[in-house]
Amino acid sequence: MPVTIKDVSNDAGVSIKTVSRVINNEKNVSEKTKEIVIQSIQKLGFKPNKSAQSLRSKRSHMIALLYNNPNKHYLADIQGGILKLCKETGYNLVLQECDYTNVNLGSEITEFIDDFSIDGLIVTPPLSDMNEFLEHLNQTQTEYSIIAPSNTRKVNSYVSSNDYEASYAMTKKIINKGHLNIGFIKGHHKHSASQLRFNGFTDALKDQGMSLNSEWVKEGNFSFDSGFSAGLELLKSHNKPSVIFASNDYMAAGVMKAAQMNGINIPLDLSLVGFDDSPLAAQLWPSLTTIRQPVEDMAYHAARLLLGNIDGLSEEMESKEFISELILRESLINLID
Amino acid sequence: MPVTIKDVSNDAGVSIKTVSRVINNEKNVSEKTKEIVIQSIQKLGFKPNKSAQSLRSKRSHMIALLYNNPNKHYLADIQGGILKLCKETGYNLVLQECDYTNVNLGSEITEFIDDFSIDGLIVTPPLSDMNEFLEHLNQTQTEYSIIAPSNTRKVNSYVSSNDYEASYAMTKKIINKGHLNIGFIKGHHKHSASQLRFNGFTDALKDQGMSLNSEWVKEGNFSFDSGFSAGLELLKSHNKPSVIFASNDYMAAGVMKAAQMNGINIPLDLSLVGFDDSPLAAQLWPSLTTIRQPVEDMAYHAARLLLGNIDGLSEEMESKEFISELILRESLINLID
DNA sequence: GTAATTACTGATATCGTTGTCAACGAAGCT
DNA sequence: AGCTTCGTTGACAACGATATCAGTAATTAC
Repeated sequence: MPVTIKDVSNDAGVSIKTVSRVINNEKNVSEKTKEIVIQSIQKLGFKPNKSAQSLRSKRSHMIALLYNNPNKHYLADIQGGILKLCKETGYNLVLQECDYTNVNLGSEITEFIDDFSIDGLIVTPPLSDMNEFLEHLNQTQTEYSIIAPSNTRKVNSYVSSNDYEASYAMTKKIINKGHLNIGFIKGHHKHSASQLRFNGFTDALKDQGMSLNSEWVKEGNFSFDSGFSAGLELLKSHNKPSVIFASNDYMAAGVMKAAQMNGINIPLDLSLVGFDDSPLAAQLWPSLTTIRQPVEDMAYHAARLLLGNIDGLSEEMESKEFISELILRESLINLID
Repeated sequence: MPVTIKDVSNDAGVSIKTVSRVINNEKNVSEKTKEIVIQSIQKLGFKPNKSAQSLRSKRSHMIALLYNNPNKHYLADIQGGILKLCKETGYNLVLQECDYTNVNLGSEITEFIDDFSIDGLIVTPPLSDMNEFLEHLNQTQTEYSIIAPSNTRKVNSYVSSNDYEASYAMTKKIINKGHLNIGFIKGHHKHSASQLRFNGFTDALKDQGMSLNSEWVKEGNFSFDSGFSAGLELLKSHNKPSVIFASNDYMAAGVMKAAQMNGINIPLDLSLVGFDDSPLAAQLWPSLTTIRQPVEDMAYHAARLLLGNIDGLSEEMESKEFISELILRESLINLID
């Protein structure tokens, strides 16, 4: 019933191979015949059958998102960015949740790719920092691009954010507001962002001539609960910080709850700073000072990088670092008049 | 390079058609040859090529999720439930964001299905209530299952939740705690759940001999901001309700912020009730009394229904209504000793 | 014991593309 | 003019499965 390449070739009076050439933008087709074929394609409303293309050419026009991240907003933004490009290009996105502790991850993904002829992968944190996994992808000649890897040297296509610089800048901002006693909650140690954000913090302290009080540094895992626990610990001591800088907004929200339960007023008794500008940050009261990353844009760019690799587009895409933005809200107050 | 059905047929000493029969669990294969073929399949590690299967049989082993819903947690849960079944069955999920105001939605989806040989659709609110769209799916013989439609009569395969009963029960609970002045914030009017939740509320009021104060009923759209606005309106009047029942947690969170900004203590001055048990509900302080729906289970079941239809499984799956659970937390207090 | 039915099996066509390779005419080179 | 090169084109095989249909053996019917 549906119109095939053969119908087009009959209508245009050329061979099916010539039609195929036109479809795939191959060279060595005269402008004249190309024009005729395009006319026929439009007239008949021909659309190539993807299964047949995939069978013959081993390309499916599908890319997969690999993730193992409980942060649903983050994932939704990532998906949104990729889907935007998919809409533009006719590709499709399939989801693949992975377990980063799985020792067979590499071979399972390879199998998945073979089964569905997946054209390429977009790899998100924390998978983006698993070197042996990335190495496996290289060896199996898998196309991929990476979002926010810590080590960008080995990787061809990636997008990253300036976590270090943003954290540094925010820390400086905090100090400039007169805060001397600063607590910090680190993120999940498997995420490269955790280290970058912490390093930005400590380096800014050092550069401002302040020393790190290790009692005021706790390690969370980016979850609300871990922030809540860390908050309780930080706030139970007599010697409390005047501000807590959490490595993401969920943990900051956890601290806020811990403070409120203990009658500690935010921001009068304790200032609070998060990271990511999750929707939550604006919804809390007081609203959260935080750092915004253009996650959706990053994902869009990562997808472009990937499709660029796959299609070997003339316009070479480049890996890119995206700039974060400090969002100043109510939860951070000025201690200086 | 990869092993094909032909390799298996050679190894097993049977025709490729017989191998195909075994793969597809067709009848009329003797136990003995079936055994031999299975041996060979396992020995060679054969896995059927999906593109070839798809080309010949018009089935892709891919299902699509249709959505147009800004609630990312909800979507993530839906995805999680579907992906769970996909893992079990070897199907794959592709995402398709739709615009429910798009007049060409039907034909665009049909085209999408044809292009990628999508085997079936899972339709989520608010698309699940667009009758003309569902009618289009019926006419084009598209397999689909629906999550939470309002009108279950016309639809073969659906999962629903008992929004009405849950809302009724929660309202009764609120009244039993001594609240006489109850405000309500409705959800997006395009979602069937909005009406069901409101009807449960009003019917419970009526059955308890209380009358509805229409000044205390506002309409939101399920977003935090709409809840915030509605909250400001409800709280500015002299005659304030003692409790506000919002049709979802985001709107309840909006009310909470509006209250806190106006120095209204929750729950002492104002009780608050949400709906959905979003992660947010437990993270707020005070934590939110709400209603939990097994969204992930519902999505899992919807996917099973769909695959049941597609594969014509012997075990007929049935549409099902899922039961919600009242979650009582700090934001709702007892006014009676 | 023969005919009719049933259970099983396989040769081959088929799905709708892309890949290979040969053929052809026009142009360039000596 | 003769030989190579190049751009253009098409006939046909190939991808790896499923579908059709005919054939054989085993079972049942009479």
